[in-house]
Amino acid sequence: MSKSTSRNTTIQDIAKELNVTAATVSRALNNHPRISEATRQAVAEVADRLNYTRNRVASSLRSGKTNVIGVIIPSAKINFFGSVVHGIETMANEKGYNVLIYQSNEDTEFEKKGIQAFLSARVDGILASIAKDTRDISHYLEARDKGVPIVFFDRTHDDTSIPYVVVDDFKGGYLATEHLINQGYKRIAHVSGQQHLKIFAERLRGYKAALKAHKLPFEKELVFAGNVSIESGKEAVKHFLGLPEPPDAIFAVEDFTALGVIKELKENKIKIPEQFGVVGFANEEFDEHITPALTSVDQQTVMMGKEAFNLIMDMINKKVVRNVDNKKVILEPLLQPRASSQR
Amino acid sequence: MSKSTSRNTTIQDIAKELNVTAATVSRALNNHPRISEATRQAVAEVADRLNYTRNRVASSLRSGKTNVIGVIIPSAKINFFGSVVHGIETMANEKGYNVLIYQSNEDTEFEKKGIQAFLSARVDGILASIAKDTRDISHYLEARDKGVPIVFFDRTHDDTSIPYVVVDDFKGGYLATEHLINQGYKRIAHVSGQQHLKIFAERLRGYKAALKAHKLPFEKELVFAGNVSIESGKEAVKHFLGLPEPPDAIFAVEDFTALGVIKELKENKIKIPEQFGVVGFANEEFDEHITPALTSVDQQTVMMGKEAFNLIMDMINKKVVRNVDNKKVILEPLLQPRASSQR
DNA sequence: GTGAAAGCGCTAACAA
DNA sequence: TTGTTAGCGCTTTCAC
Repeated sequence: MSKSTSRNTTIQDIAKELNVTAATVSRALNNHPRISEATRQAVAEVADRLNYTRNRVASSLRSGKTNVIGVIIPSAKINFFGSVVHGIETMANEKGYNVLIYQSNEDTEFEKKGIQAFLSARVDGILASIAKDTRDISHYLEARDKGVPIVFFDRTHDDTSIPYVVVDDFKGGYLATEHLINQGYKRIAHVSGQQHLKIFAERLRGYKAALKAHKLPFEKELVFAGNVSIESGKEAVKHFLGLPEPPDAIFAVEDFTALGVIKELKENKIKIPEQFGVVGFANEEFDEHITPALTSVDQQTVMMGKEAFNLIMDMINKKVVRNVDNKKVILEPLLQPRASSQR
Repeated sequence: MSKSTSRNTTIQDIAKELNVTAATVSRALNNHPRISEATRQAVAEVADRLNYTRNRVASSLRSGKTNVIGVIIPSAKINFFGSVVHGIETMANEKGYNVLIYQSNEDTEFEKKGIQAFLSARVDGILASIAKDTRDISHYLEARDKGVPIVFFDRTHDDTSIPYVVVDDFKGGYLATEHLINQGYKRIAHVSGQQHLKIFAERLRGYKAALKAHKLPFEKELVFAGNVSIESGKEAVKHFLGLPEPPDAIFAVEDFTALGVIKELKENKIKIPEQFGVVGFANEEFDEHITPALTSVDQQTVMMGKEAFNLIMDMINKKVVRNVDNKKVILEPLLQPRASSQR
């Protein structure tokens, strides 16, 4: 491979060509209000001819602004986060920001390293979805205390001083359950997720509320404590079918659990949706490809990314880092009715 | 939200505390070979106490190296690319690099903007998967001529001056077809993708080669020209079943096409894998969740990201931008046998 | 509307 | 082993 050559053109080079100073060139390039149209055009012409590319490193150093946003996600391999990043990056492009990515691998230590890397890079703001087992968020708070605004998305924290964007899990659970009720199912069960995670607890709460609103009794034995896996969906069905009065529908806390539910019901030759209704949560890609297609609750991932970006932009522009006016965005979950629950 | 405060600690601050110069502090922090262990430790201690974070913007400006890699992908929402980014980012973390993301949205104009943004940011290298309809890659070549090394992955280009990482599509097609032959299927058909895209043409070539190697005749009517969609899989089956001598197995150019094939076969009450074998390509997440689970060819996406990163690191370290020694990485495709083809 | 001068924070060449 | 000096390329007062 051959050596690289050439030195980049600077505003000095342009200045010399036009017999003006670098300051003037800088102003012209940045559309400073008090610059003559003539010089602006002359500068643009020469810049173009010399193939000038602004050195953002230098301008960042001088101005104290990098126009870079750092994003911490558990993993880029997870669909959900790829989708959110898509939303973030789309907005960033529009606003002239660059996006740095860092993966925590669900590990608090990596999270710390990521924040450190972002602080070194002097990012203008940080968007983060915290690792599953991160309880102590002091590393985030330290970054904030150094003046870097932070916004959480999806995986948030009780600390209210940090703005966040989430989907309304309570409402999602409510909608899913109500949908089953409206479809005429009479005994609706729930396969839950780990209750120490707020999102799962909220979905259960939504389930209960929907039952109550429709004057259906809440029965403890119709809630199976799962762990967000295909396996727990299967086990739940085994458990439910053993009950003296089994349910005729299940709202599963997320789609993989729902998948397990469907697999086990089919194993038992139970017809979906005729004899049994199933609803999941997350609107995973496979939902529409399995048989029967799975009704689910969409979490508006792309919108989540866009809203998170808007929040951080707001903080950057207002030069604030603490969420004193208690900003947050709660997105509406969207029910996606498919074959598994419609009869 | 409250105002931010404080100014960041600099090496000057540390220098003052210790009555040394900034240069010494810099050397100590960078583990310069000729620095005394005593000062190194003293510096480390004070840096820690003053909560120092190195300003990479400043060091980048001075050293001409940013330790940032730019990555251009069509969309972060697409699984495949999320997975590759995972590989890239994992390696980058390890090597102390940061990763900038830019989405082209399959649009050459966005691609140009992304490259421009990366040039401005003075990234040390660019990894890119080119947009589908990008034929002219002069924008990439210009960046390279400005001294920025470039590596393509997956979506490559005939221009041999740019190193690339791809999976061996020919071999993938060969393996998929051979697998069906080994499972005892006698008449194996193929649903192809757009032949102007090299990856799809290669898979067809692999299909033909496997037939030949096993002394099976290649029959034109057993290749259906699809367009990479569920629909084209369905249409292909309709076509094939209308033949005087229909096939008993299909190698589909990718998984969504295979999904359509399966759907249509089930529609026709044809038993998979007993009466009919199906193999796809890409190893999509849904493969193992549909019924029957779909045999597919894995493209080693994470490895692709890692290898791409290694290639660019190599170029950066050797300070070369042209691929004169014709570097490339061809990854081995991995057959993932599942229910749809095993009898 | 433009120029002059200073400096963001760091590193690297040259001295000592 | 450490200090001195200079400067990366840009923006931003303060002049005029």
